[in-house]
Amino acid sequence: MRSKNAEFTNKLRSSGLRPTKQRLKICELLFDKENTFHFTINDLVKSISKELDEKISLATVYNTVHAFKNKGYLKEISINSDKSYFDTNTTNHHHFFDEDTNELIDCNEEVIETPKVKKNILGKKINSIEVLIKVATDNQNQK
Amino acid sequence: MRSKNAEFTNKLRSSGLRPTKQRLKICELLFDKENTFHFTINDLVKSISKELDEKISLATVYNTVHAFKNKGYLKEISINSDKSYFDTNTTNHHHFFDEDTNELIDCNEEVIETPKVKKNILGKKINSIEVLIKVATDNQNQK
DNA sequence: GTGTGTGCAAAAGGTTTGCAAGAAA
DNA sequence: TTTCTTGCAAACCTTTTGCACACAC
Repeated sequence: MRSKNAEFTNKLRSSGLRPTKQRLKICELLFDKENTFHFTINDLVKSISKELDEKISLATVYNTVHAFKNKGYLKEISINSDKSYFDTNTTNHHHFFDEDTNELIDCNEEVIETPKVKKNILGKKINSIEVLIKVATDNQNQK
Repeated sequence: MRSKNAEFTNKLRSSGLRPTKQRLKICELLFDKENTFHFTINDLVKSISKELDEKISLATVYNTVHAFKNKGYLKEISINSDKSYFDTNTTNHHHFFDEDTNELIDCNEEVIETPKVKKNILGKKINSIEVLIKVATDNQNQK
């Protein structure tokens, strides 16, 4: 096994999560990639059953993803959808959502700047500012 | 019945929707109000059973809300939530989402400006730009 | 040994669907 | 009469829950 494993073990331990076999496997699938990406629980379950010998129960997958989200290792993306989308890119950025394909596309600060909030709600702190740009085929130009 | 009814009838007819009793009732509940507001399907069902003598079936409520959304009479708000939120305010504006109470609060252009998109996805047109600001109690200041 | 984490199946909750009956055009 | 709409119940899908067993420390 590669040294990444020790890294993940530390990461988990340092945030108070026990480095179980299941959590380490999910770390590999999520964080040992060239690029960040978006996924749903269902996507993750499929890639688990494709890439691993033993399965991980659905409840554990949900548990783990929520734990990772709470620790800040994943971001949940606000889309109005029947299912939840997660993002392994936890830096400040926004999204295009292609309504034709249901595809989420990253949108960096050069394309859209995080807007400035001029007034906040009294006594509350801002946890996140998310911009979602919904796009679809331009029928005007199509024919 | 008030003259609003004729107005709603025209509105529906002009967009190719038959002005049925159910749709007119839902129009009244949604569009015959002093202020715009946010609601879930469940909220709407509750206000139907509270304010009307006869009930409207759940399937019809879903049908109608989706039809109204498709015709642009309602906006669906992108929140990652177990349920869908709709907005009778179809003008350009954004939202605060209070994570303590699950409450949605309108946020006008004076508080947050719609960000400018510098590059778009090729061949697609922008349907909407939504900003969602998630807030919660500021524990720092609490004690 | 203690306290967490996992797995399983059942349950929950929101939304969609199929189809027969009813209403609008 | 033709087409659209409604109502009902069942089905669907994602997510949550309860509890016994297993694992990490």
